[in-house]
Amino acid sequence: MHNDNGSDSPQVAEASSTLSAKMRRGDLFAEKCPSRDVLKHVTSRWGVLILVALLGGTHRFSDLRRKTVGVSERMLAQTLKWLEGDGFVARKAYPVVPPHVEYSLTPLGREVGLKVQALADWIEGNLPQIMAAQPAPEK
Amino acid sequence: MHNDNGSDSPQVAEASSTLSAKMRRGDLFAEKCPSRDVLKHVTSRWGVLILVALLGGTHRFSDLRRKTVGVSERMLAQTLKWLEGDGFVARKAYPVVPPHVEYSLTPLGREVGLKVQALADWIEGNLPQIMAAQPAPEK
DNA sequence: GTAAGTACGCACATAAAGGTAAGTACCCAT
DNA sequence: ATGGGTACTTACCTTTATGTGCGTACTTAC
Repeated sequence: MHNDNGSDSPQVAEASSTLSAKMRRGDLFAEKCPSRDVLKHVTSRWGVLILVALLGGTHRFSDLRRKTVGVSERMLAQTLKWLEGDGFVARKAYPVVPPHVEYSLTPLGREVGLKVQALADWIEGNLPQIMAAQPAPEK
Repeated sequence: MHNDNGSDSPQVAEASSTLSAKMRRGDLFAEKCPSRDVLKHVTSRWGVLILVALLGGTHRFSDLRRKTVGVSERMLAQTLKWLEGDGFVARKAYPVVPPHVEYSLTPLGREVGLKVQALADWIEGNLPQIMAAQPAPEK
């Protein structure tokens, strides 16, 4: 996908020069910016559900699996890894014999979780209006 | 995908009985709820960009195409249709000879747009912290 | 008159996301 | 000792999303 990013235009702001105060965030329209990936993780099919579920407290892997109806183990593990990698989810594994792992939100995770939930809530709340706008629900 | 939705559990709340006050919104954990699709459209790869772009005012098709660097005509048209179908974008076509179409946000669209932008902004603003959390940026 | 721009639609192809099934290592209840 | 639960991983396959390129109908610019 030929992203002719010709000159080395900064995607995320030089992380060690003028950082602190201004911190230019080159996202949205900059394809290579890592924040795009973060957004992807957070708004992924199961990411939203997991974040919201965890807003309700610590959960074990299988608890999440049961609560998030329809998710496969593969995707649950994958999504949790993404969120963990982004620093939103904290994983605590107990070295007991039948595996026991607990997942919870980090302070940062709680923040995004709330934002995501806010968006989801807005959509839910305005669904009737949205549906009313168009009789033919384009798939 | 055997969604054993056994009994007819409401996905979106009966839109004409206990509506007004309570309005049960059966989203998030209800796979069949249309709000899932809306979320998908809104958080899609180009949906976010388009909404943000339109927050800046009315745009023509090719204006959007140029502004949203990297989008293909196909996807731009597709995403605009989704958003139009959801009642977020208003399409106005002038019956002139070289096609002239203008896209803008509806009041509803402006609201979601702001929510989406809020999430995106949060992520952008906290990217340094997010990146700092994990040295290995899981793809 | 030849090229380019406009706003798409259509068909084909690939990439990415997601699902399915099975395996692992070990424990507890029956 | 057989089955089920726990927390995953890996290999394989399907679905969905997105990209590429071409065609249109007509006009203005060169």
